[in-house]
Amino acid sequence: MAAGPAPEARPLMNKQTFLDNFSHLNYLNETYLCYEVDRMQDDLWIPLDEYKGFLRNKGADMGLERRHAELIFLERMASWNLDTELRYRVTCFISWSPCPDCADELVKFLRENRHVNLRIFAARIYERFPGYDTGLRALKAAGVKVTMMTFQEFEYCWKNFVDHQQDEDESFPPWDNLVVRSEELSQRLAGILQNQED
DNA sequence: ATTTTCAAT
Repeated sequence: MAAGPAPEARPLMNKQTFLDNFSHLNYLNETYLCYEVDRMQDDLWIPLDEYKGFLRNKGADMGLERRHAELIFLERMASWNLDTELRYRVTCFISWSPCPDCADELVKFLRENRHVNLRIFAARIYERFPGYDTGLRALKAAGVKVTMMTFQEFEYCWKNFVDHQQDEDESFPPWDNLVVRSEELSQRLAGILQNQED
């Protein structure tokens, strides 16, 4: 009776992958980025489930070309060809905040795509490279709402991007001091974003 | 103990 192929299930992230990558207690040399898109309609944001998913950076293994998660995401976004007559809000939940180079690329994309608004929730601040702070400020100046993930966002991602269908208890299992660490990082970020030079 | 960072600043 069932006609046609079953709808393709959206891929979900492995539980441990999420906990390993987004935790404040565990710093991996890789980055995961979860994303979703809303379209403005009658002053409301309507979720577009077809543009919901996650990805990870490429290249550390197998000798592939290295590529930060944001660059992969930018390519994916470009491939959607979002209608320039409409307004979109793109939300990213990313395990590391963007490096300065990725921040530049994001700013460039947003300049060329005025119909797209971007929000970035980062689990941790990536301060490996000098200029990480000016990169974050450039994002803010370009209209990106950059904030740290709080319990609410971790839980949201757990519910929306992580595969825990088999579990009896599907609630998000927070790690020790999640709320405190998130609050500390939020204050650090606030200081970075306030601190305009010149 | 809150050393860790999309590895190789």
